[in-house]
Amino acid sequence: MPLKILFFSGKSPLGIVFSGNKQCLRSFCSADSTAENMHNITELIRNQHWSKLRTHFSSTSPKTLLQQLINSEADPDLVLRYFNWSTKELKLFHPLELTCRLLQSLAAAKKYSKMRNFLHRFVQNESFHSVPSIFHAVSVSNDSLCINSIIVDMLVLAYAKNMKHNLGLEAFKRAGDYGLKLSSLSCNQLLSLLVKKEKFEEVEYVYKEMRRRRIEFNLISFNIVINGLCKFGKLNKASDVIDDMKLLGILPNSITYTTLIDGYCKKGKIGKMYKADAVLKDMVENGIQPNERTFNILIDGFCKDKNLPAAMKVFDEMKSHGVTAGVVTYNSLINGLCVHGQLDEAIALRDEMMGLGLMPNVITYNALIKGFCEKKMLDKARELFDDISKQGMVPTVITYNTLINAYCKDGKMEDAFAWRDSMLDRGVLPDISTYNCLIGGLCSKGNVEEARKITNELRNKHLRADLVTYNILIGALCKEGESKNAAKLLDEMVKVGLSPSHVTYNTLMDGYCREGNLVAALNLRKQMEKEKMRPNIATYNVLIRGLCQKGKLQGANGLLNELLEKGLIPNQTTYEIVREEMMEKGFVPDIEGHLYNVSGTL
DNA sequence: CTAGGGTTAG
Repeated sequence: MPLKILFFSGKSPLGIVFSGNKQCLRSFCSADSTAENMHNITELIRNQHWSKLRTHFSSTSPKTLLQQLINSEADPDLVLRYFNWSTKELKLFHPLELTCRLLQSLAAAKKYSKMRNFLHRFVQNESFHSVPSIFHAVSVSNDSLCINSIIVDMLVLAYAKNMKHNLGLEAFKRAGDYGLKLSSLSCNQLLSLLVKKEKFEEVEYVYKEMRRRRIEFNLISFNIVINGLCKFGKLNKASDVIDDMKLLGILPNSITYTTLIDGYCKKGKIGKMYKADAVLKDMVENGIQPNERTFNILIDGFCKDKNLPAAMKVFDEMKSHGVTAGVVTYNSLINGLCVHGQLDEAIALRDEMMGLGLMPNVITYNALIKGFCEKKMLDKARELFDDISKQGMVPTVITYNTLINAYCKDGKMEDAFAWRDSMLDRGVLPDISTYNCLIGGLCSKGNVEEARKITNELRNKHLRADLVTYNILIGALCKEGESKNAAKLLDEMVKVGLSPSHVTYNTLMDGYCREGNLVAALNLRKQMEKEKMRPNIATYNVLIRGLCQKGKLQGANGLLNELLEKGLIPNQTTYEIVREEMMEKGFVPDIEGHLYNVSGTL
């Protein structure tokens, strides 16, 4: 009998070994006893007596135990605790259906933040589950639309927060198929992610679906969509949306206007800064106060538009609005001044900010160093470099790259390599840009051999040649009259998974032209178009010059017409070629006066 | 939900 008892108790659902006859029978026959055993188990879980719990697994598998816990409608917090422990310590993956039932019991108990955390980890660790299988499991394990909506809504949110836009979108679609309602919070997160990933058709789809499904479209939703339209360059449409939302009674806030201003600054065409400025006026008229971000965007926009006076004007306007300038504000201005070579003014601004108790950061110094480097004032650049450490800051890889680039451009390769060594000493790791600077420096000294040697050693430094590296080397080989070898590098880069850019093709094409190999150049153009890359104005410049130098002025003229037909805009180089190569040889370009009108100088 | 500053090829 005892043997039998043990046998049976061993097979009993909870695997609890009972000492006495009576209890044994109860364990079989009575639900009470099962409940009592379940109680014991949950107490073990509650007190996290995991090693004691483990002793039960000899008779009941951990997976079965989960099933039993869920069937017994135990406290969902404890089931969750057991679930987490068993996945972590036992490396278990529980069936989807049980996972769903756990979520459903958490939802019924309104344990929402625990659900969110759970799903967050679920999509991170178990993203191998397909969205359809998850939806299937959710729907078969419970038929409460309300509870399932909560789960699915949080699933969409979890996907969005984990940057899984495809899964998020799929879950969004399925939710519609299953008639489950999503919250605007989750939809907004998804929209935002789609904007970030530049999936504009999908943004539009979600937007339309949200309206169709009557999901509330709030201020934040509008701000996200406006941002998407801006990033996509649809600025007029973005403006229209602002009018639309007003009509719906949703008033734009500072974020809405700031977003549109940024759109104009970065994606606007002609007169973009004028329009950006107009949005600011509009904003103020509508009673919305611009903040530091708003002004920073405008100031940087004007700086990038090479309109420093306008940038300074906005700077003053900012103060008159009672908005204080921050480090970013000063950095934008300092950078703008440096790019335009106004170094004294840049330094004066740095002093001004320090006087206000605003400490410049590494980025401030990087901008200043670059400014002095471009004026070949390397000693002054080095002084600024030393200031960084004196201020208790650490130069970044970009600081070093800026200096290394300057020394390379100045032909001082020993110094450049010394900088590389000193960055290693200070624990700042060189990146591929560092080596691109050095490789470029060696190439312009005609030391292509050494450049290639360094390129081949990149692997040992855990770095990989990138697009720029190849462009440098291809250019260098072409200059040496070794276009054939340059072409080999083109093949090589494709083989290692890099996509050649316009620069790549144009450089090699130029190399062929200089060797008088027009056939190869024109073939390369075909190859380029086969890779669905449209020749740009630089491509045409290279080919036109190549044809001219071969005396094929008629052919060059044909290309000139072609580029105009394609809507490409001739640049300074184009005009120089026409003037020097064609007109000086007494050839009059047959291009219906277009080029004459635009250039004015011909 | 909005931004902001820095490096390499031509």
